[in-house]
Amino acid sequence: MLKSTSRHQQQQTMVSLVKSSTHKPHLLQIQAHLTRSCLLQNPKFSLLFLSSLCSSRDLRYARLFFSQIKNPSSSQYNTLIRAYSSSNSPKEAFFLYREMRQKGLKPDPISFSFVIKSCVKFRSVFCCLQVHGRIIRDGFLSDCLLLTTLMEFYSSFASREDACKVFDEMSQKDTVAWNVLISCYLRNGRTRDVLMLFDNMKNEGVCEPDDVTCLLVTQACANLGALEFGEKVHRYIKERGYGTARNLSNSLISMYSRCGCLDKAYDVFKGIGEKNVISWSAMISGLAMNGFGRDAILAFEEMRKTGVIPDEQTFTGLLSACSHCGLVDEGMEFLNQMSKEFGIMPNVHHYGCVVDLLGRAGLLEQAYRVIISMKVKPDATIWRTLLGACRIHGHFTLGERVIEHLIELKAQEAGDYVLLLNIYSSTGSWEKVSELRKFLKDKGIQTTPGCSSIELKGIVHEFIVDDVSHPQKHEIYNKLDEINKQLKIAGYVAETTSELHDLGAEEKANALSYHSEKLALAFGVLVTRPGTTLRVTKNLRICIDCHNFAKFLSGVYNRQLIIRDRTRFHHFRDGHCSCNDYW
DNA sequence: ATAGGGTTAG
Repeated sequence: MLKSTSRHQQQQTMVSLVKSSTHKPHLLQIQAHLTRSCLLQNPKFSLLFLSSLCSSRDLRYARLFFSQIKNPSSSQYNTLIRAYSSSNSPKEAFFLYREMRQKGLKPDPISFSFVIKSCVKFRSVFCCLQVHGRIIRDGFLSDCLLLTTLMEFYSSFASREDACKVFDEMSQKDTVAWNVLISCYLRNGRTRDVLMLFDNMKNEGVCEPDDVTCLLVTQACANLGALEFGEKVHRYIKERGYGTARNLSNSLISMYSRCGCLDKAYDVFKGIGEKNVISWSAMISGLAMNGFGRDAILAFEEMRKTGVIPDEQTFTGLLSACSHCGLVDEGMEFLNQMSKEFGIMPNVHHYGCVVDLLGRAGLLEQAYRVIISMKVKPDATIWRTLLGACRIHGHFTLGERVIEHLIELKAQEAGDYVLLLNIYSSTGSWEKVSELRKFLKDKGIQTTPGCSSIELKGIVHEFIVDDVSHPQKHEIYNKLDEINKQLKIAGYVAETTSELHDLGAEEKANALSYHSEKLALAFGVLVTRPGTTLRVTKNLRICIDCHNFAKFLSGVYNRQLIIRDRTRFHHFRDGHCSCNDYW
């Protein structure tokens, strides 16, 4: 009796020893000992040992040990599969899976989960589909977690529809499943549906949204500029007691900033007990995008004082602050500082800000030289930024050169040609305009329609150019006519020569009067009380005519207007815009 | 004495 107890104790010691060892030489010693005491013949013990080997970084040794096992159990396969699925040779996991199937061993749902994850990692849709088929045949379709993994696979590189299909077929949907669905929608740009899903979750009452849901929905609100909905989510966050979660607060800062609501962003920021680099960067970017470049720089200095170390994205925010406010010297100084003082090499986004900064300041050649001489490969976006600057300054020879670069990257988009068209028309080069128009027509190049959204009472209304789909279209168009008349009295003159948005529109003047942002603004004026701030989000750049229109509208109708376009915020008040001049 | 799954901030 006494003897067996001490043996039991010895074995206990071995168990804890094996469990706590991840160091390879140690494990080798232990293995020798285990072999001597015949403990490795015990399948449970050898499984334990295998899992210890797997948690040491060297999987090759685990593999070697595994290959010496005569008839590995499915648990032993599972352990190794799991290890490979998170290693940098995830294919091995799939091979092991096939091997065990060939031996007639049946993987359990958890191993399936790991196998799917591995296939996602080595990006084989084929393998994933194969495994999915197997999962169906093995009858694991009631496993919510496993199906969630499958959804994640479909949403990550197959199709959104398939992910939805898996979701619909789930008998039990828990919050994580909803979250995966939401994150799938978010990735696919179905932002408005995300808001709907949030409401569904709450109303159906089956699944309470959790902190991750809130995080995702907040991002959706930020993308849409849906302030009211965002505030609703914020209230929900507080109700549920997530108010102190830093990741949520950081996301809220970004959401409020991107809705043009800086004071609220700042309130959230102030409320964070321990601000990390993400909190600071979110605030800095928020200040930057809303046109408070100097304050963004002050915030950066403040951040340094508190000892938080800036990272890549902090500098992206800072440099964009400089570009939005025309702080050329400061921007160039930060570009130097980031690598010299903080060892952060500028990436394409950093250079992008610098190109924007120099370009807007009219230093086009210098901007071009930055792109040519930078160490990273220029992407389409950075060329497009320079093209935007060419439009501002009516520089068409450089504009043509930039288009060449875009073509070389095979990244030229309809919008780029539209920019070039605008450059030509602003410089009065009408021959080139018609030439390019013909080219686009022949090639069948379609432009992205301008799309603006405005949120009222938590509902996001979207408008496209010449939109006729809105139920209140007649009232909206009447209102727009009325506004046009009022603004003309105040001195507004429609600018019909320098901007072309829509290639399909034959009548330029006509096309201008129905730009989506005007429709959204007219709708806002129509359905809100006098004095209500209107917030419009636009997918493309706002054109100069709509910008003028908004300026006059803010004065004549005494409204504060906040228009967010592809590049920045424009705050209009009393007939003026926060950006001194239009850009 | 027996490994162990899914979503997530700027």
